[in-house]
Amino acid sequence: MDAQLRRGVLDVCVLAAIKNEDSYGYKIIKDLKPVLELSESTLYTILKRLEEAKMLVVRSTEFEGRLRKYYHITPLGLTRIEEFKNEWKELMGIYSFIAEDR
Amino acid sequence: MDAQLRRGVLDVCVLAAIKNEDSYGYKIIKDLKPVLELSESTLYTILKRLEEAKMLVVRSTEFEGRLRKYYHITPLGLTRIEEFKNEWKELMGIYSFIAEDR
DNA sequence: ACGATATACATCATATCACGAGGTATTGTA
DNA sequence: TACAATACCTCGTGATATGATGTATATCGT
Repeated sequence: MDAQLRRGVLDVCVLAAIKNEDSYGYKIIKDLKPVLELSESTLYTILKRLEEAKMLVVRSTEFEGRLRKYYHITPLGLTRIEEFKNEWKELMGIYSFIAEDR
Repeated sequence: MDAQLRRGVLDVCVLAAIKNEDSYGYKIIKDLKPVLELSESTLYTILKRLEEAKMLVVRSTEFEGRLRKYYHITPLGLTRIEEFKNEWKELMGIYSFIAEDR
């Protein structure tokens, strides 16, 4: 997929991945794989940004000797998802313009 | 609309705006206004990039004493639009993932 | 007659961003 | 005992949209 188009959905995809259940980096990548492939460097960049934007909070735990950071969505994060749904409507209009035969 | 999301459609919108009829900068902005607002600096950056990518060709003319550069879409530009339609299908899958209640 | 607005182009600096390349460390498997 | 998988992280780079700014002419209202 086009790089620019990806960028438009990356953040929200990550939020959606932790929407119903707290999750951690490695798992998020696996869960998203069927929908959208993303590398670790990309994901951790996004997670950091979303944390700074207070759309999620982090909780560090230890699991079988390994560090695991669980990410939990905040109300602000949920709002972002709802916003995206509205933006999608706008996007549909744009798509019509592009795809219509004139 | 979210800045990132915009970026994903800007290029293709401009291509769509000249798809059926050659057009020039100022007119493209006006034509796109109901669908997507963009500034001159943004548009000219995009036009330059699309020209470098050989998705459009330019023809300079003089109209009522003013310079006018008409932009004409190439087969490559038309291909880009078709590509976008395919990417849109992929995007629909992503949207479902984001919007679905789980 | 004159100032404002519209038309029409262009460039530059800045901030944001995704991603590859690289790094650390442990556990499970062949 | 290698190697893959799990799990985290950082840095540099290239691409990008946009505001600010600049140039020049035509048209319109008062």
